[in-house]
Amino acid sequence: MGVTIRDVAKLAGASVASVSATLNGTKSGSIRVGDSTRQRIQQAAAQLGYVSNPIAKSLATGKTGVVGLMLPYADAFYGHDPFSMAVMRGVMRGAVETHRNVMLYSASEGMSESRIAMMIDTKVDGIVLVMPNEGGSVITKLDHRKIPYVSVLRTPAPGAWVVNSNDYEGGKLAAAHLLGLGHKRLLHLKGDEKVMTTIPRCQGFLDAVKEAGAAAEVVDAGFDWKGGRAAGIDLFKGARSARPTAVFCANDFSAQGFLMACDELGVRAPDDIAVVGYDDTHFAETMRPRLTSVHMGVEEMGILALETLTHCIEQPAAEPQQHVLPVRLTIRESCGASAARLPKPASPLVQTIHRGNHQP
Amino acid sequence: MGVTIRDVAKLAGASVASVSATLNGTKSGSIRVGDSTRQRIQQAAAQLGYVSNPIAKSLATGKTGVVGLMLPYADAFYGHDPFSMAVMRGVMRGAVETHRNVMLYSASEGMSESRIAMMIDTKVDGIVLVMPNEGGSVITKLDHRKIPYVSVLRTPAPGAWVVNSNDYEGGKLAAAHLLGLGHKRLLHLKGDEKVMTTIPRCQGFLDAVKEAGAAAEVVDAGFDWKGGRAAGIDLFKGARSARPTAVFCANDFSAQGFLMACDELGVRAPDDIAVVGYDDTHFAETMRPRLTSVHMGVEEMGILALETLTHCIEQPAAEPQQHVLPVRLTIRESCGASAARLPKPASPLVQTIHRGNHQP
DNA sequence: ATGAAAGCGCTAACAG
DNA sequence: CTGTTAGCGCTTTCAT
Repeated sequence: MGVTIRDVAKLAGASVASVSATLNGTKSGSIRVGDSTRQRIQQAAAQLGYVSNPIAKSLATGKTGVVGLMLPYADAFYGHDPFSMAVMRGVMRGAVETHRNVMLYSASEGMSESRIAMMIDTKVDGIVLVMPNEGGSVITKLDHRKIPYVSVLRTPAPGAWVVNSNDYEGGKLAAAHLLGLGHKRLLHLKGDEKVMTTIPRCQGFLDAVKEAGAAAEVVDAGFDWKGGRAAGIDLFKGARSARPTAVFCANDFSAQGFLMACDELGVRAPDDIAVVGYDDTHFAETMRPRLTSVHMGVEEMGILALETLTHCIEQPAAEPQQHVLPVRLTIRESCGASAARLPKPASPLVQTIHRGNHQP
Repeated sequence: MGVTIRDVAKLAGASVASVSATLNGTKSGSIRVGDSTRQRIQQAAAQLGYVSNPIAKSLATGKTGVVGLMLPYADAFYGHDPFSMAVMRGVMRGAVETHRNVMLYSASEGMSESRIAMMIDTKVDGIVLVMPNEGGSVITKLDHRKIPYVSVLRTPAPGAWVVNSNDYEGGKLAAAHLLGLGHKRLLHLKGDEKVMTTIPRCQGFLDAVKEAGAAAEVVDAGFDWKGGRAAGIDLFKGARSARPTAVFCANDFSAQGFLMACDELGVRAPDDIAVVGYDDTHFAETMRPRLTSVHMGVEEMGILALETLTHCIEQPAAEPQQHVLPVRLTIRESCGASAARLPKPASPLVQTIHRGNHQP
């Protein structure tokens, strides 16, 4: 079907080795090609429309030039997890720059051993793993198969390559901001404990609040807007003596849900309650009020994960790198911090818009 | 490094052919393996921890079992395009079910020929192409290389396999809904014309409005919330005699931006203006008011694209399939259609929340 | 039913 | 500098 290296060699009157060397640059080979032969080879290749077969190359070299990206199935491919997507963007950006391709894997909790084996196989040089809440069996398999991998957002284990975000600091940052604004009673809408980031974030928050001598409350609300909304409704509907005046949400979705509840119940943020989210997703900017959120540079984590993986592939024996990226706070309107107050239109510019006749 | 089929054969006292047949099920081969040998082989394989090398298999068979998914770089990996992501989810779901892996490609407008060639090569059995606004050179390459592919959301060309959504009908549907609600002056926030869905959507909208004898206005606002917001501000800030009472937005982002503008300017939706979005993304539900949006089942398109690709791979000579999926309208609150009115809390349940002391 | 052997297309020594 | 050759690990006739 296809035209092979041999066809080119024949047409050019050269050897396959020379063709291989010219067309698919082998740097360190002992083969060097003269100008004239190179010319003939390139011409022959062009004439024949030769394209190298990467599979054959992989078989011969043992390298594929593709990296795997394993994402949690439920979140990334069934839900709308912005975190996984952001990591993916980072990995893709890195891959494009380094001329590699990426193979998308999806892992689910109940995946059979054979399914895992099927995916994991030798088709990739290494894998970026995004499994904040599961993946134990995948990791076992990877270790066993000696496939290089780096985990994103996973508790570091001895000998493992990881890139993490400083979750503890993130929780602390959120609390500090709120405390600095004068709040004395804080609430944390905590995420799912199965996700490894949940506990350090909560702990950082709690520690900061405690240090400041303020009061903290924690409720489990998960990671989606429904949980945040439910928590908000719970909070405001009952009669309470001392209600929190500020809330730190597990992520931006949760914050959005909480904000929805506020809106529905006539509670105004930031005037009545301050809220900070986590992840600083792009839609934090479109919320009303615009959401203050802990930023951890997820795409950068993806890029770094790919770089780290490269090291891990090239020097498997090297000391495993364990990165933990700093977090910062993106201040917008939802806490009422003055730096974030935007110039708002002085008053509605339009009083009434007449609407057409409506049918039932 | 790895244990090969030969090692297993030796240990089991069988031939490599038998091992190949037992371990990697070749249906139609002329090889059949007896029970006793099969037993020995399986035991030997288990004992040695044999894992098949898919690269070698691919070399021998010419098939890889992986499909490519090409997404527009700028939108999918640099921006936050929910459309690409939804297609990806669909493709992944299909791939998981059919036990295939997917290779992620990204295409950009200015990509060099050699970069394209590099990606496109024989590493995949076929490709799902998502390039609503570019990709001409990629397609040329694909055709030339005779790599099977199906395009999502692309104008059908003779001989091409495509899965599309009925954009014309989508525009019509939006208009019909608005007209049915009694609106007489409609506005369309049109997307970028480079995207192939833009024109049919606009045309369907215009045709429906014309048929109804109503008035339509069209402004270019692109696909992001900033464009929608700008258009909204433009619309409401000037003094105008006859302002549209309903607006059909190019997508949900645009609608969100428009809604933001309304909110900022004191224009209330749906009371003062009705708005419908396009794509029915998951966050349509979290907007205030909840957004009525044209739904085109993007994930289903992804799934269908993969199925179609399978056919295209297996029967390259067959008549190319050209699917166009129906659209429907998801009615929520943003147009004030009565069916969508949700029970709202009768009145704010909380009057005032006291906030802590704030520092400057 | 099973074994032997010929590739799949490319790389990488190893000789010249 | 360049040609020859032996694999990479698996599939697949073709005999037996």
